[in-house]
Amino acid sequence: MKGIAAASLAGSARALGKRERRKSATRAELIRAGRQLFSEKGLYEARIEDVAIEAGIAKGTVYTYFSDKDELIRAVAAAAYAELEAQVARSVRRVRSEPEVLRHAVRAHLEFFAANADLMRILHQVRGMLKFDRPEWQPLRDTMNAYLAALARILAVAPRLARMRAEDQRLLAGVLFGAISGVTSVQATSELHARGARGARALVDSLAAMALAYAGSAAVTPRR
Amino acid sequence: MKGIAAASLAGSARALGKRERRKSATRAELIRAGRQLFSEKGLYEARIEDVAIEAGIAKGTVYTYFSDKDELIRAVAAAAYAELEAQVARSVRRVRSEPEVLRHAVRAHLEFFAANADLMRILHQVRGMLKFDRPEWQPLRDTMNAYLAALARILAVAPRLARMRAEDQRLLAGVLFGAISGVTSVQATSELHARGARGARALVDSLAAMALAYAGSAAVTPRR
Amino acid sequence: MKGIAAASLAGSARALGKRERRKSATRAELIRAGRQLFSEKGLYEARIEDVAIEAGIAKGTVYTYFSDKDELIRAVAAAAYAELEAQVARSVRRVRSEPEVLRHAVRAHLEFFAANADLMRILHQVRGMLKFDRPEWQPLRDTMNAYLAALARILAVAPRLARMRAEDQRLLAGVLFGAISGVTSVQATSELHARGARGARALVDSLAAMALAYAGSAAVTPRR
Amino acid sequence: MKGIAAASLAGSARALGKRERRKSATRAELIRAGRQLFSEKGLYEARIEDVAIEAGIAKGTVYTYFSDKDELIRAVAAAAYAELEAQVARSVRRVRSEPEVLRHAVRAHLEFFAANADLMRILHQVRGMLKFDRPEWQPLRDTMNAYLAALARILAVAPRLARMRAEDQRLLAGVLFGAISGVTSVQATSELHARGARGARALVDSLAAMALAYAGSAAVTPRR
DNA sequence: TATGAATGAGTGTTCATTCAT
DNA sequence: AATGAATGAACACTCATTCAT
Repeated sequence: MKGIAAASLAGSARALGKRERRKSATRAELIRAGRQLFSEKGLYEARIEDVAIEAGIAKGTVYTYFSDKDELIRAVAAAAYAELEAQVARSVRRVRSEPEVLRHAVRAHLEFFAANADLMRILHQVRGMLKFDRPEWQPLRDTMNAYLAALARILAVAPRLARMRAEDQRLLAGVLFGAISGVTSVQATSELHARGARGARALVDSLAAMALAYAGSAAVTPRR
Repeated sequence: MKGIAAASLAGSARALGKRERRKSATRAELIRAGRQLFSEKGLYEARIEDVAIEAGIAKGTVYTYFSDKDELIRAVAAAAYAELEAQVARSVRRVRSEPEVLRHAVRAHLEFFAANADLMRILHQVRGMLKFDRPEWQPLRDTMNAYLAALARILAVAPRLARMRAEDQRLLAGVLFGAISGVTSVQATSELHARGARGARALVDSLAAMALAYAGSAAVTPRR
Repeated sequence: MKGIAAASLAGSARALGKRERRKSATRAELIRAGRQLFSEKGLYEARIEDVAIEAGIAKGTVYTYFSDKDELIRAVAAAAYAELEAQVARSVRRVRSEPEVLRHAVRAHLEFFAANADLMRILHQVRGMLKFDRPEWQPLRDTMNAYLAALARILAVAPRLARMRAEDQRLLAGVLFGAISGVTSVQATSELHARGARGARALVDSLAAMALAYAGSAAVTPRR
Repeated sequence: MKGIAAASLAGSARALGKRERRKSATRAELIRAGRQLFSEKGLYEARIEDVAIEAGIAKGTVYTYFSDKDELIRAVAAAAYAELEAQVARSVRRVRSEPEVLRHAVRAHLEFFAANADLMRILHQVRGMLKFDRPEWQPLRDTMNAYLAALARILAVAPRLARMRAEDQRLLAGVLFGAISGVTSVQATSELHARGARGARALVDSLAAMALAYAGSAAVTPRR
């Protein structure tokens, strides 16, 4: 009886809440399904209908949540960047020295791409599309630039990096992110895999060395 | 008599040669047009008919030279790798010390991608497709792996690198090529550009440092 | 309450039913349009788009109902055989003696092809394709064999025919159907037409005589 | 020396003769190749280029001998009818009685189609095309009608058949040819095959019975 | 809001035929 | 006469998106 009364009382409010929860659940489900299919088949080869089926809804319903396929791609990519950003941010929580920050950031990226090969594939393709100056991709370019800016802020926990010019910070973030993405992409494409813990560490070390070297030379710039 | 016979022979040979020369010229023209349109519009968006028009031939003629669109893409990518390989090989002709070899190789890649942004875009997209194990792309995967093997051989002019295990050499080549491709790709995608000679040198230095560090740790492996 | 519930149920059921009814109406319309165009232009020359236009729908919609052109052809042919079978079955409803059954079956076939020259043309072409062992045509071969089996069963209302071996029954059906199809086809192709009722009757008589003779010799076989 | 002198003397005449012989040899070779490919792949599916290759010449050369694909088809069909006519004519050389003439004609057709299944397939398809009143097929329709007329003349060695009206003779020829073609076609299409000599004889007997019956009823017509 | 049937622009590919050599 | 590269009309099929229910 209590349950029923409560249900009646909460009535419309809860119903709305439920509806909204369901709506956002469907949206999340679509992003998950998009992530799966985009990474399995490729951005172009993946069919909206297959994404809908995977998400358990009808084809037409996709357009209630996303205005078109591009917007779904953008949402998937934005989610990927958000996840990556969170993981990288977490990774530098306890370090402050420049070499340690760069090292942790590098390792976080590598671990993220290793654990989320699907997102690596998607972000690679997305970067490919961004190179064509089609205006409909500007939002995605913004997303990527926002990620680089966020990465720059994350790296700025190291005092010396914080003192770099903002542009140089973003440049460093771009170099770090680009190099890691590229190395990961080539290793995924060719049959080359660094073996075991030793190989992984070698990669982390050398990429961190690169970042450190780049930061070093950039850090000199402001002196001008 | 001999002279006449020879002339006749040469005649038909020359006639054949002419036809064949024109054929190979058309093929080259198609690869050029493909390169242009694939880089301008993207691998998918570029239409075969536009490539044909750009090459100054009829749509159907494309299929005299390439069995399908994929084969044209493959030819364009193979040509790109061949060009890159030649340029990198040239760049290390006069150096032998490990740091110099790596530095020259890095700079050659960066210069190549700066001068051939179109090929950079194409190779990026191609790498994107290669991550999906569609059998029709195996030849391209082979092309890329052949490039990495060739790069490994080029780097092996440095005695210490020559002594590395073959697999480590290829791993190093992959890391070098991947990092440079990734950095270049991110810089082309975002609006970030290292400014001027100083920025370029900073990039060369840090990527070379990375390669050196990676070679250093890999070189230790065989000792085991 | 029950009434209301029932009404609601029936409501949605009817709604569904409406959609499904329209779907099956469109399917029927496509088969009709296919029949018309395939018979007017030929199986190959008929364009899917024209079939769609004739059916009053868009080209793409055809593929909602049939996975490809072949499947539409199959559906048209299957419908033709079904119609023919029904007409032949009807024709022997009141007869049992072997000569009468064969005679009625022959006449039913001839009348069917006279009244449905379009289907005669289509079935002729289909038989032409079936001679090439392309696997995609196996379903149609099955359809034709099923028709011959059905015809054999129809003829088996005559007790003596019912006593024939199953294989001989089908053989008889094949001979009867083949001869009639062939005669009809040649008459449609050449400008030869048997004139009037007398000519028609002569044809029925002689084809029935053939079937009777064939059944007679086949009926002897089991004695062996 | 003699050889040379002879060659010189015969010179142009023999050269022309040779050339003409070669020309007609190539034409024959093309018809043979066309017959093979048309029967293997079908009239539509067979490619002119494949026919050329099979005939050992270049694609373009086909058009020196035939103005288009249709003309080659016509030539193949005409050759088939000529061969069939010769065989049927031969088969009735020693018989004169109506039943014997019909019986031999029937058997000759059946044997021809059994021995030349390829031509059976081709003639079936050709008949299919003839049903569409495309003017470019009129020559082929003429070819078929000419065959029926020839068959009528062949059958007219039987005095009673010779006394029939010309039109009825052709009608009989059409019925005989049509029924045999149809039966053969259905047996080739389905998996039905009359077994052995007994089956073959049953078929000959019943088709001959049909022809006899048809001739009988037609023969009465002139009395009018 | 959800559905899925309908839409139709878009494109890779084929192949009979032409024609310069 | 022979060749085979070039042509371009033709067409089946796809799939993102719309919209009536």
